[in-house]
Amino acid sequence: MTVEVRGSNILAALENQGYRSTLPRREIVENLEKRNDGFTAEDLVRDLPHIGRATVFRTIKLLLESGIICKLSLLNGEPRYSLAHTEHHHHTVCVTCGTIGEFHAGTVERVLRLIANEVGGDIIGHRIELYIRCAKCARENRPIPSSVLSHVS
Amino acid sequence: MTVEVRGSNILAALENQGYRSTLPRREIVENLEKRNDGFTAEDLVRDLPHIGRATVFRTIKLLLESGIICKLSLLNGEPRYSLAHTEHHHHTVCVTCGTIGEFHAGTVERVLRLIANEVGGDIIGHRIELYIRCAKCARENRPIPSSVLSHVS
DNA sequence: ACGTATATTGAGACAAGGTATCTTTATCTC
DNA sequence: GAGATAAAGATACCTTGTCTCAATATACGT
Repeated sequence: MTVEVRGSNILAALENQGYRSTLPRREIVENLEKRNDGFTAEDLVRDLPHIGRATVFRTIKLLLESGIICKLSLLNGEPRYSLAHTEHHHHTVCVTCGTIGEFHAGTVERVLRLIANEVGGDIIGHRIELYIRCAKCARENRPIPSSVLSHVS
Repeated sequence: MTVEVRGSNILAALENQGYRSTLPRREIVENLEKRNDGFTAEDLVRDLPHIGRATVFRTIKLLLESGIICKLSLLNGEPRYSLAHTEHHHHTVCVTCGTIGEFHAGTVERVLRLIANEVGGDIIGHRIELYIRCAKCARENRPIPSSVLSHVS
């Protein structure tokens, strides 16, 4: 047994689930660990041109199902992936710079539970995305792209 | 400026916004008024084969921007459209039968406002989807498709 | 360390959902 | 009814993925 020096618990997590530790997976994990913003699948494809497109998507799917990354959508519906830092959470997305944050609010979950009760159904899951202009963008007075505004509910 | 979305006023609403009342638009509006479940763009394309695909998508976009319909996504990310019955609302989606409901909860909005405050940003918008198994499906003991469960956060 | 079963990869075709372009047609306004 | 122009239709194209299938790499037993 070789000792994995790069302390990536992500790979360990995958291995624990019975997946093989392959070079492409290691590279993809290493790559996305360096990001703290949201990223697209194409970002990875571009960054790792020697890895097949299908493999990138397969690995993303694996990481999604293991809860290691999460998928969210911008206001216009474009997909983004982001490393999961906490167990259960939702996302803030800055519509100006694209920075993604996490939050958790018990109150919200409680209210959703009430609503499910009212309509008489069982909760299977939920999705919450909070689109903001982050403090940094506000400070720098960066304008909100007009393309964004047509998507505001 | 609020948009009246009830019944045949949809076309009037579009006209008030300066859009022409064309045959394809009338047919599309008429078609989606008959639906009370979520629908896909392909549903419309299939139902109205004499109307061009691009026109269907263009009209959907128009109706979205006018707030007459809304777009939401199933747990697996598949898009669905649905007639908007109330001003501002969110959706319950039955993962078993696909029925879409609307709800509004001031509490949730309040909490989101608090969260935006905490991270120091301005709210631009938000998206909430509540995935349920509806009362009817529960009563009929309809099973939750296994494909759904892999998408539960 | 070696061979083997099999999980995984890469390449490329395919699919869904949607947009862009460009020419023709329909609407609105006068 | 005529003319300006918004909208439609056809079709090519784009993005985000998925599927297939042969070739390869990995893990495992010995």
